[in-house]
Amino acid sequence: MKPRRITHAERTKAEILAVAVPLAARIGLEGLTIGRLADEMGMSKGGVFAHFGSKEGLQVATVEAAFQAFADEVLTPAMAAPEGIARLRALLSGYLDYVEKRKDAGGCFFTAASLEFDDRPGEVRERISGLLAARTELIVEELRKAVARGELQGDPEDIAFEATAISTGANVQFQLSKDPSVLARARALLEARLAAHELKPSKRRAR
Amino acid sequence: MKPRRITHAERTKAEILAVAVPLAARIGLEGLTIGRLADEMGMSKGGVFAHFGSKEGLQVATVEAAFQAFADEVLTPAMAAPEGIARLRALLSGYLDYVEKRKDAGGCFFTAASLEFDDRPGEVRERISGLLAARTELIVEELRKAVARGELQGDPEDIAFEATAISTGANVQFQLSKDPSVLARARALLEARLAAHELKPSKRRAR
DNA sequence: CCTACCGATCGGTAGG
DNA sequence: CCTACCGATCGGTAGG
Repeated sequence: MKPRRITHAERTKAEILAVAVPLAARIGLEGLTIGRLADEMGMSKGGVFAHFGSKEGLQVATVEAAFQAFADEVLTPAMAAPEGIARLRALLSGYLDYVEKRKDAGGCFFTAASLEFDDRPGEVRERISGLLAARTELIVEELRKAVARGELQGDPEDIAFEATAISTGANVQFQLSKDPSVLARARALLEARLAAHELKPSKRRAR
Repeated sequence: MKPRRITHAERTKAEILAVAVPLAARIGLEGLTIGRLADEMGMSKGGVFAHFGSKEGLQVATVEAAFQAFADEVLTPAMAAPEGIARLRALLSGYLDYVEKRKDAGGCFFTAASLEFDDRPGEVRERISGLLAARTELIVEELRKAVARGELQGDPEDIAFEATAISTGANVQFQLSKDPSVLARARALLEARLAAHELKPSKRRAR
């Protein structure tokens, strides 16, 4: 990868996507029309269109930009925490922080996109599915490490399902109700469930 | 309420809604256009439109018809179970059965509708919100009874959040992956969590 | 319940 | 990146 000059076109494209991501989270990837995006950018429809080649191209690029934002805001900082249970806590609480921050911006981009495209085969669905799987795999991997380190006991995939389902369910309820007690309950519950799976240091065995 | 003759118009409206509910679950309440509905019914646009007066009217009627179906399929049968923990189990497993049955039909209508309308104020959002709250209240009420009867311990609202979040999270993951192991994990987890909150008969106190 | 229509907007194309 | 345009479809109206 040679560092390359960022062209003017690339910068414009990035600016369009910075508008498209929160817009799509609010009104959906299908509701995200080229005309509306052009209006909000003060550009012509043709100008916006040219960067993506098709509506589907715009949608795929928006999904990827949304994941980049999620990775920068949640995944990368969490990976800086010590591996095992500490990193796990960072991944889970980071997600809820991400949801809370987007209270009036559609909440979790991927939950909304997932439900919108779960019955529409195509490139957009594949990307959403792949990126969500990558995030789940990160959690499962960290659970495996925590089990291997003797910090936790239980089946990593079961615990990952529990944690992600609670997180996603909290996002859905919070988006509709805007009630902060939903997130408070989710945080307390995730913490309690992690504690329940945790092995007391006295019981840990060396490996 | 006098029993009244069902008019021809009412029957047609019910037939339209029987098509509209699964269609909206798949493609969304916004994607549910009058023209497409007319095509699938073999009717004219004007003919369909006349029954609802506006797009919003169609959406509200569709939400209500979807809830009626959910009540008939899940809530009413569950209310036939003995009150307390048995009824609770029926409510929760009934929801997952409802989700499983709609694998290729958009899954839970209300999860999809909730995420689509959570940022769009109006009548549609209000109905979705009200009906989901009614369902949650049914679960909380049953938890209160179970606690009062000495079957369970814990905070009814906390346990209701846990159960509904797991259920909703399972629906979201199942719709995208179509992987039956998601529902199997959800059933096992809900059962385990209920068992964890359960009081052994030997420990139950009379009230 | 139909036909016939309205203005607006959709995704996309052509040519520059 | 723009203007100018295409056919299709949108929600909705009028008149019957």
